[in-house]
Amino acid sequence: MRVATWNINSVRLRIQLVKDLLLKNKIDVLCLQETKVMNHLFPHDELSDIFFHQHVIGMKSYNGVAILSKIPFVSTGSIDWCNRSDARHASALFNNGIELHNFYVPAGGDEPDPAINDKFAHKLQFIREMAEWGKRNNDNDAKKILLGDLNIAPLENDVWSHKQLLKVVSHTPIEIEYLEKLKLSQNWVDAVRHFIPSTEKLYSWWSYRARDWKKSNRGRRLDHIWVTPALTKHLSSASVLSEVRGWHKPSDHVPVILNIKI
DNA sequence: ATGGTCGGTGTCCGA
Repeated sequence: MRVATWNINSVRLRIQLVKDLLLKNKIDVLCLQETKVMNHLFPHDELSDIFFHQHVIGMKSYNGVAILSKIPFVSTGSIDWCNRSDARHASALFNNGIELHNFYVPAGGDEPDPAINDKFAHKLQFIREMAEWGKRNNDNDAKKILLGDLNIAPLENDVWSHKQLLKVVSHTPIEIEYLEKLKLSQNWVDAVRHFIPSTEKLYSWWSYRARDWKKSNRGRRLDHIWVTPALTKHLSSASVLSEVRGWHKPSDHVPVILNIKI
């Protein structure tokens, strides 16, 4: 079972990039974030040859997530976080027993102080609610996947400069602490770092603002795939498709793929 | 130290 997560930054604008990804990579479950489209305008038909099963949670202009699958759903869902219906979560239980949660965590704005920046306060509250949800639903034997754009790069080698990003939203100690609490809530395992050691720089996002993203290489690893301990022994490989950042009219995020023997 | 670029409900706001 090959599972991928990709912040697509408008699925309608980049539908051809999604098709190109699928031509080059065998993917069974593709999870998208920032689809930026209402459900009735989602390009279902463009992908229905490959993904017969589609669970889409969208809104106008902002956010939006989707789970596109070759594997049938037993059930699907979506949770509202922070009392907002803002299309940041979609879940699916597959007929192979795996439960998947696709998240688009708030970016958090520029100022890393919840007292003066409502967006940062929202981000922290969102992660806190995820951790509470994790604790409520903890089941050591369950086969679960949590993935998506978590908008936090937790490790020193998840950013181009640990020191220079300590006060930059996405790599501040408070966010990393909250993310760690979320991780502990269900003993989640970072499936990508399971294969790519933390001593190695690894990014899934490069800003549009760089003159040359590849040359400056000031990236961050904001996109993650986590699994519960029951799934860890089934993992076979993980990859980050950094070359996708160099495609024509790219998203600022690239796909992250996990291969599971199931 | 600053400003740089995307996308969409487009001459602003969120990322």
